[in-house]
Amino acid sequence: MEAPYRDIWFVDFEFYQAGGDPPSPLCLVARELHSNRLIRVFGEDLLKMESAPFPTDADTLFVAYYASAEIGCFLALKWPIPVRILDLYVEFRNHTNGMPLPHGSGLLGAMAYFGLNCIEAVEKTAMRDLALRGGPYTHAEAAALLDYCQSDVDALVDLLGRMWAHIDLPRALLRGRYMAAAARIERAGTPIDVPTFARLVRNWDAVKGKLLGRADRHGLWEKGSFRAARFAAFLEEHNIAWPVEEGRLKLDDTTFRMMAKARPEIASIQELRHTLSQLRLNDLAVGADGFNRCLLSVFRAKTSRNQPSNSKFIFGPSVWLRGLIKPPEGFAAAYVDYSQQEFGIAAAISGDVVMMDAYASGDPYMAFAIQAGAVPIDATKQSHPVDRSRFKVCVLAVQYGQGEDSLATKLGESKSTARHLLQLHRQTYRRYWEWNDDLVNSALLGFPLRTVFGWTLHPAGKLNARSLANFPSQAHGAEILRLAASMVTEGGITVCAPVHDALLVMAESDRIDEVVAATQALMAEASTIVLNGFELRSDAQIFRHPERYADERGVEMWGTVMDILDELEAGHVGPTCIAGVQAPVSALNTRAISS
DNA sequence: TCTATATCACCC
DNA sequence: AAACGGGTGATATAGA
Repeated sequence: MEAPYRDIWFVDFEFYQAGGDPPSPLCLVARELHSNRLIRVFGEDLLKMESAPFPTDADTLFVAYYASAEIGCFLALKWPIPVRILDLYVEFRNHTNGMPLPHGSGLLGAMAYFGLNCIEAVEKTAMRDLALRGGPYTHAEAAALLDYCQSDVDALVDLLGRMWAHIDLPRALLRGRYMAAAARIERAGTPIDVPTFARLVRNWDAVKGKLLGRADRHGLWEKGSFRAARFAAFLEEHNIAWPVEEGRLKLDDTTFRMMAKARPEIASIQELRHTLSQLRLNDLAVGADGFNRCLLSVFRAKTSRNQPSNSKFIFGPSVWLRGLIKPPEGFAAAYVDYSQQEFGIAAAISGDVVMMDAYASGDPYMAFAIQAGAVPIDATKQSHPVDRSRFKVCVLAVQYGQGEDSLATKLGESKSTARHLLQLHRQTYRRYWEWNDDLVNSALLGFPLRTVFGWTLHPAGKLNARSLANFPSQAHGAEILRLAASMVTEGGITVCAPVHDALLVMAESDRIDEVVAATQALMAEASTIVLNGFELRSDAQIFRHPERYADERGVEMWGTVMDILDELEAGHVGPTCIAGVQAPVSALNTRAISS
């Protein structure tokens, strides 16, 4: 293979990691392609090294599978990070994205896909268990771990041989660059108000019980769960005809809302169901230092978005729980998110200048209403709030390919009104629709969809036109945030978490304003690089210790829960506990994972 | 009693 | 046939 690199190093670490904590490297194996040179380092010898035992400069290609893990070990060891990173996990995801993969997208799955030999899954599991058990290790165990680590490195060499011809190196290196950013972010983590988190975990079931005690007037809940059978009896008793699907009561929020209109007693049940559904806090991964850390699962989604575990990641559960985000003393944090990101992206990549004008106006929704001729040219959010809201709902509907029926339901207006709004979108943004229709048709014919930086969807299986239509916006959104995260972390700014169209950054309180300004400037620059000069705006919400993050959608729920906590604790001297109810203490325990 | 599947709710 | 994109996860129910 021809590559403009003096050295090509294949690298793998085994490491120990307790839930919420950064990784602790156990051993390292590295092999160089041309010379076949092999390096094996175990335990203490690794910790003594001040830098990697191989070059990591711009003339060296660093190859790994899921490189954020390896870079995480570099960060733990305080080694300079490799300059050129090629991640075969990411390239395999890109090569097969959209296709069914019977063996998954792990290293073994990739080997199987290319018909290459490697170790068995059972052996990999055994070795993984050995790594997550943690030290100390016997000589035999250490040798086994090193041999296993080496088998992954050797597999990697074979894999690159097969994949090389498919790899678009400059763009692959851009993706690799993000793997380093992801490693920095995974290491930084999000600061959590640990005392409040502990109170919440300790009193979880008691809070739930209190809410139920207040509001479950008809005894529809049992052991904290809504019981459909009891609800059926309740309906029978009260002579209420309820929508049924396949012999079962429809219990979704929409049905409850609809039924609540006619039956006021249903409204209170619906409200309680809604409140309780937001009470989830099980496995949030909080490290010993009070920071929430978890695998970001980069490039996991078809659109290349990150897809971290919703239960481990503080941004996964309901927004009210973000009240747990609190910078430590002397620090401040900021949630910086792109404004109407998908609308701006759609405008830019379709080349629809009318749509671009709407974005540039600062209020795309109002601009749409004006451009469609539905309101006077000088209409504003203040003068025409109702129109703006309708056009906003229409824009969001278009982004997901919503039809007139669903849009009508969402707006609470007639089908013809919804149809008219969607027509106005088609008429106003002709270029966008022409471009999007062409693209969907070509994908339906089996041609791949590709972002400007090469993230690809290979249409396979049952195709969904709405999914294909949405792909470019979402995938370019992911490209933009990846580039922004790379630039911001490389600039030395602490990024706690990426959230699809947003970054949470942290800094000393007296530096936060300049850090936010720098972050916003880099995010704007990242958007212009991906969108060929078109710039996306961003908003920033800053909060300084002892303030906590407060998403307006969750403020009420946060207040309710905190009041109940105070109430519960006022009545008890010892630990709060309800007989027979197990508190989810697992949330405070540590668990181990490994490469 | 355990597991697979469907449903539902949450996030951007 | 369905008609709201990309996801994760909790829970209820059905089936072995």
